[in-house]
Amino acid sequence: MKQFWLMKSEPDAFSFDDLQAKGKQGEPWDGVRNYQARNHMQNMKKNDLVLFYHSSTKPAGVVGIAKVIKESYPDFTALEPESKYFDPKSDPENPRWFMVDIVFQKHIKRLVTLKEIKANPALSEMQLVTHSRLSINQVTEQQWDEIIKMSELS
DNA sequence: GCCAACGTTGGC
DNA sequence: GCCAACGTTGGC
Repeated sequence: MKQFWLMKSEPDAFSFDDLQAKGKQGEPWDGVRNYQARNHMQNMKKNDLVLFYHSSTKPAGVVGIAKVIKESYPDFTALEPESKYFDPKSDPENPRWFMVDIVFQKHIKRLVTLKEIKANPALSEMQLVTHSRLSINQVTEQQWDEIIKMSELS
Protein backbone atom coordinates (compact mmCIF):
# COMPACT_ATOMS: atom_id res chain seq x y z
CA MET A 1 0.00 0.00 0.00
CA LYS A 2 1.32 3.35 -1.04
CA GLN A 3 1.79 5.86 1.73
CA PHE A 4 1.92 9.63 1.64
CA TRP A 5 3.79 12.08 3.80
CA LEU A 6 4.50 15.75 4.28
CA MET A 7 7.95 17.03 5.23
CA LYS A 8 8.66 20.55 6.36
CA SER A 9 11.79 22.50 5.67
CA GLU A 10 12.80 26.07 6.17
CA PRO A 11 13.80 27.17 2.68
CA ASP A 12 16.60 29.32 4.09
CA ALA A 13 18.18 26.12 5.37
CA PHE A 14 17.12 23.69 2.64
CA SER A 15 14.61 24.51 -0.07
CA PHE A 16 12.75 22.52 -2.69
CA ASP A 17 15.08 24.07 -5.28
CA ASP A 18 18.02 22.77 -3.27
CA LEU A 19 16.48 19.30 -3.41
CA GLN A 20 16.04 19.58 -7.17
CA ALA A 21 19.66 20.67 -7.49
CA LYS A 22 20.70 17.44 -5.75
CA GLY A 23 19.38 15.50 -8.70
CA LYS A 24 19.07 11.74 -8.55
CA GLN A 25 21.27 11.35 -5.50
CA GLY A 26 18.64 13.06 -3.36
CA GLU A 27 19.19 14.26 0.16
CA PRO A 28 19.53 12.54 3.56
CA TRP A 29 16.96 14.03 5.91
CA ASP A 30 19.18 14.46 8.93
CA GLY A 31 18.62 16.35 12.13
CA VAL A 32 15.13 15.18 13.06
CA ARG A 33 15.09 15.07 16.85
CA ASN A 34 11.46 14.48 17.60
CA TYR A 35 10.11 11.01 18.32
CA GLN A 36 6.84 11.30 16.45
CA ALA A 37 8.62 12.56 13.35
CA ARG A 38 11.22 9.82 13.71
CA ASN A 39 8.51 7.18 13.97
CA HIS A 40 6.97 8.43 10.77
CA MET A 41 10.32 8.14 9.01
CA GLN A 42 10.72 4.59 10.27
CA ASN A 43 7.40 3.76 8.63
CA MET A 44 8.37 5.22 5.28
CA LYS A 45 8.79 2.85 2.36
CA LYS A 46 10.80 3.29 -0.77
CA ASN A 47 8.80 5.17 -3.42
CA ASP A 48 6.37 6.69 -0.93
CA LEU A 49 5.47 10.20 -2.06
CA VAL A 50 6.12 13.32 -0.02
CA LEU A 51 4.59 16.78 -0.06
CA PHE A 52 7.50 19.18 0.34
CA TYR A 53 6.47 22.08 2.57
CA HIS A 54 8.20 25.38 3.18
CA SER A 55 7.81 26.63 6.73
CA SER A 56 8.70 29.95 8.33
CA THR A 57 8.25 31.72 5.04
CA LYS A 58 5.80 34.08 3.47
CA PRO A 59 3.45 32.40 2.88
CA ALA A 60 4.10 28.92 4.22
CA GLY A 61 2.81 26.07 2.10
CA VAL A 62 3.31 22.99 -0.05
CA VAL A 63 5.73 23.68 -2.88
CA GLY A 64 6.33 20.38 -4.61
CA ILE A 65 6.55 16.61 -4.58
CA ALA A 66 9.44 14.45 -3.45
CA LYS A 67 9.90 10.71 -3.17
CA VAL A 68 11.50 8.38 -0.63
CA ILE A 69 14.51 6.64 -2.17
CA LYS A 70 16.12 5.16 0.94
CA GLU A 71 14.29 3.74 3.91
CA SER A 72 15.21 4.67 7.47
CA TYR A 73 18.76 4.20 8.71
CA PRO A 74 20.59 5.68 11.70
CA ASP A 75 21.17 9.41 11.56
CA PHE A 76 24.95 9.50 11.92
CA THR A 77 24.96 13.20 12.76
CA ALA A 78 23.61 12.27 16.19
CA LEU A 79 26.89 10.45 16.88
CA GLU A 80 29.28 13.13 15.65
CA PRO A 81 30.30 15.48 18.46
CA GLU A 82 31.18 18.18 15.96
CA SER A 83 27.72 18.06 14.37
CA LYS A 84 25.14 20.58 15.37
CA TYR A 85 22.74 17.65 15.60
CA PHE A 86 24.94 15.71 18.03
CA ASP A 87 22.97 13.92 20.73
CA PRO A 88 25.20 12.67 23.58
CA LYS A 89 22.43 10.30 24.64
CA SER A 90 22.34 8.45 21.35
CA ASP A 91 24.18 5.15 21.63
CA PRO A 92 26.00 3.87 18.51
CA GLU A 93 24.91 0.34 19.45
CA ASN A 94 21.30 1.39 19.74
CA PRO A 95 20.76 4.54 17.72
CA ARG A 96 17.99 6.82 18.81
CA TRP A 97 17.61 8.91 15.65
CA PHE A 98 16.97 7.89 12.08
CA MET A 99 16.77 9.48 8.69
CA VAL A 100 15.56 8.68 5.19
CA ASP A 101 16.75 9.88 1.79
CA ILE A 102 14.36 11.73 -0.45
CA VAL A 103 14.69 12.88 -4.04
CA PHE A 104 13.09 15.62 -6.12
CA GLN A 105 10.08 14.27 -7.94
CA LYS A 106 8.23 17.15 -9.54
CA HIS A 107 6.93 20.65 -9.22
CA ILE A 108 3.29 21.35 -8.60
CA LYS A 109 1.52 24.00 -10.63
CA ARG A 110 1.42 26.49 -7.79
CA LEU A 111 2.02 26.90 -4.09
CA VAL A 112 -0.77 25.57 -1.87
CA THR A 113 -0.67 27.77 1.20
CA LEU A 114 -1.24 26.80 4.79
CA LYS A 115 -4.03 29.34 4.85
CA GLU A 116 -5.88 27.57 2.04
CA ILE A 117 -5.32 24.20 3.68
CA LYS A 118 -6.75 25.46 6.95
CA ALA A 119 -9.72 26.94 5.09
CA ASN A 120 -10.56 23.64 3.36
CA PRO A 121 -12.96 21.53 5.48
CA ALA A 122 -11.79 18.37 3.69
CA LEU A 123 -8.34 18.94 5.19
CA SER A 124 -9.28 19.77 8.77
CA GLU A 125 -7.89 16.44 9.98
CA MET A 126 -4.48 16.88 8.40
CA GLN A 127 -1.66 16.51 10.89
CA LEU A 128 -0.31 19.73 9.44
CA VAL A 129 -3.35 21.40 11.02
CA THR A 130 -3.89 19.26 14.11
CA HIS A 131 -0.19 18.87 15.05
CA SER A 132 1.16 22.11 13.71
CA ARG A 133 4.64 21.74 15.20
CA LEU A 134 5.30 18.26 13.84
CA SER A 135 7.86 18.46 11.04
CA ILE A 136 7.01 15.13 9.38
CA ASN A 137 3.37 14.32 8.92
CA GLN A 138 1.37 11.41 7.65
CA VAL A 139 -1.03 12.30 4.84
CA THR A 140 -4.00 10.19 3.78
CA GLU A 141 -4.63 9.40 0.15
CA GLN A 142 -7.75 11.58 0.20
CA GLN A 143 -5.79 14.48 1.67
CA TRP A 144 -3.07 13.97 -0.91
CA ASP A 145 -5.58 14.06 -3.76
CA GLU A 146 -7.18 17.18 -2.35
CA ILE A 147 -3.87 19.05 -2.12
CA ILE A 148 -2.96 18.07 -5.68
CA LYS A 149 -6.39 19.17 -6.85
CA MET A 150 -5.92 22.53 -5.13
CA SER A 151 -2.53 22.97 -6.79
CA GLU A 152 -4.18 22.56 -10.19
CA LEU A 153 -6.79 25.24 -9.57
CA SER A 154 -5.63 28.72 -10.41
C1' DG B 1 10.94 39.59 16.66
C1' DC B 2 7.07 37.98 19.33
C1' DC B 3 4.80 34.51 21.46
C1' DA B 4 1.47 30.46 21.79
C1' DA B 5 1.68 25.72 21.63
C1' DC B 6 3.80 21.92 22.98
C1' DG B 7 7.66 18.35 23.54
C1' DT B 8 11.43 17.22 26.76
C1' DT B 9 14.03 17.17 30.97
C1' DG B 10 14.91 16.51 35.57
C1' DG B 11 13.94 17.18 40.60
C1' DC B 12 11.19 15.42 43.91
C1' DG C 1 4.66 9.58 38.05
C1' DC C 2 3.89 14.51 38.49
C1' DC C 3 4.79 18.85 36.98
C1' DA C 4 7.57 23.18 36.70
C1' DA C 5 11.07 24.91 33.98
C1' DC C 6 12.96 25.15 29.82
C1' DG C 7 13.75 24.89 24.80
C1' DT C 8 11.96 24.75 20.13
C1' DT C 9 8.77 25.25 16.31
C1' DG C 10 6.53 27.92 13.26
C1' DG C 11 2.79 31.34 12.09
C1' DC C 12 2.17 35.96 12.05
